[in-house]
Amino acid sequence: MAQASGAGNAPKPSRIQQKNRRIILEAALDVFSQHGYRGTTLDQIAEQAGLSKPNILYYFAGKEDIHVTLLNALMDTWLDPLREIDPDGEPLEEILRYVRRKVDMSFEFPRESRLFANEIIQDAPRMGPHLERGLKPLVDETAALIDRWIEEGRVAPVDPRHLIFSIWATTQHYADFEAQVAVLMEGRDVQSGAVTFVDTLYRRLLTP
Amino acid sequence: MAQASGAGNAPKPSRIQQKNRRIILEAALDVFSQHGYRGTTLDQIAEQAGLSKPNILYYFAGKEDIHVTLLNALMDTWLDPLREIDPDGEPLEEILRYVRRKVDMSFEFPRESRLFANEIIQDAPRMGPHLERGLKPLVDETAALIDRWIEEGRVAPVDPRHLIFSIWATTQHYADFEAQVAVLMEGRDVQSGAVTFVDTLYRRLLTP
DNA sequence: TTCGCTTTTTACCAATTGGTAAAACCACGA
DNA sequence: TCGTGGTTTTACCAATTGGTAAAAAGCGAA
Repeated sequence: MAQASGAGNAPKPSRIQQKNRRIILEAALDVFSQHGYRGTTLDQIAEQAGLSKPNILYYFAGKEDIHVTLLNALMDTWLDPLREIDPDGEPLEEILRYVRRKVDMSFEFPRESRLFANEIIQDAPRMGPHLERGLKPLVDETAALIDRWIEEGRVAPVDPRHLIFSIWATTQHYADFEAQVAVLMEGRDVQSGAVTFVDTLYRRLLTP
Repeated sequence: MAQASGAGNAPKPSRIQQKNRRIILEAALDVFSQHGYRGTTLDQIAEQAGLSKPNILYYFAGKEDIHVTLLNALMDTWLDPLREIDPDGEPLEEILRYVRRKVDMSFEFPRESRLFANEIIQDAPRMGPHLERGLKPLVDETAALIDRWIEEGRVAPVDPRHLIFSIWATTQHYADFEAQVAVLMEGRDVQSGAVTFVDTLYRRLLTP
C-alpha cells in the first residue's frame, strides 16, 4: 500500500502509478461528464480505463476521490482564460479575446465543461470550497477591473458579474447542451457560427 | 388494477388517482431536478410525496414512466413563451418580451429548467422525440420569422438560431447554475440585475 | 351490513454497486 | 536464483435499488 492521495505524504509515485492514475482520470472524465456523479459507476470507469475495478481502487481511495481529484486537476486550466485578461490591455479587445477563448474551449473540451455543469446543476456538493476560495476571488477581481474600465468610459456600462455569467452561459451552452444544439442545427457548421455570433453579441453590448 | 398510463385506454381516473398522481409528479419534479434521473431513487420520491414506494408503483409503471410523464407534461408550458412571439408585432419588442418571460421563468420555475438541463446535458436519452418532433419545428419556424424581420431591416442581422441559443443560455443560467450564481452574487439582488442585463444585452444586439 | 372494488401496506427479491481480503503475479536487484 | 516490493486478479460482501406478490384496509352502493 503506497498510494498517494491524501495531502502531506509524497512517497514519490512510480512511473506506472503516474501512468495508471492518468488513464483512470481520463476514463473518469469521459464517464462523469456524460452521466454525472451518481450516474457513474466504478465498473463503467474501469471498463473505459481497461482496468479491473479493484485495480482502480488500488490507485484511488474510492469513487469520490476520483471525482474530487478530477475537479481539482481541471479547475485551474478551466479558469486560466479568465486569469489572462490583461488589466493593461485594450478593454474591448481583452474581453472579446476572453469570449473567443471560452467558445473555443467549449468545442475543444466539452467534457470538462459538462463535468462542471453536472456538478453545479446538482448543487455543487463537492465544489463548495472551489467556488468560495478559488472562483469567487477571481470573479471579484475581474468584476472590479471591468468596473474600472466602465468608469473610464472605455466599455459601455453593464453589471460586470452578469456580463461574466452571460459569457459563461452563451459559450458553455454549446458544450453542455450539445445534444439539443445538434438536433436544432442539423448539418450546419455550429462552431464558426457560434464564434461569429458571440463576437457580435459582446462587441455591440460593450462598445461605448 | 385500473391504472391509466399507456395510450388509448381512458378508464376515467378517479379523484384520488388524479390527486395522488399530481402529488407524485410534484415530488418527482423536486427530486429529479435536483439529482438527475440516475441520481434519483424511488425511495426519495416516495418520501418527498409522503407515500410508500409500492404505492407509487401502483400509480406509475416505474421510475422511467414518472420521468417521461413529467417531461411530457412540462414541455408544453416550457415552450409556450416561444409560441407566443407575435409575427405581426413589433420585432424588437416581441423578442425582448420573450427574453423577459424567459428570465422570469428561470426565477419562478427553476426546477423545470433544471429538469430539462439535467436531461439534455446527459445526452437527452429520454427526450429524443421531443426535440425532433416538438422543439425543432418550433425553432425552425421562429428562426424563419426572425430572418424575415432581418430582411425587412427591422432587427439587426444575426444568426437567428444562435440568437435563440444565447437567450436560452443566458436566462436559464440563473436557474441551472444557481449554486454558482448564489456564491458569486452573495447578498446582491440577482433577479432585478438579471432582468436589466439581458434587456440591455439583446436591445443593443438587435437594434438595427 | 355486506359485497366488491380501489387503494395501501407488508414482506420480499434479484440485480447492481461501492468496496474489501487475500491470494497470485510480476519486475528486478542482491 | 531467490526474495521483496509493487501491482493485479479472484472471490467475495453488505447496502442499495427498482420492482413484485399478496395480504390487508378502505370505502361506496345495494
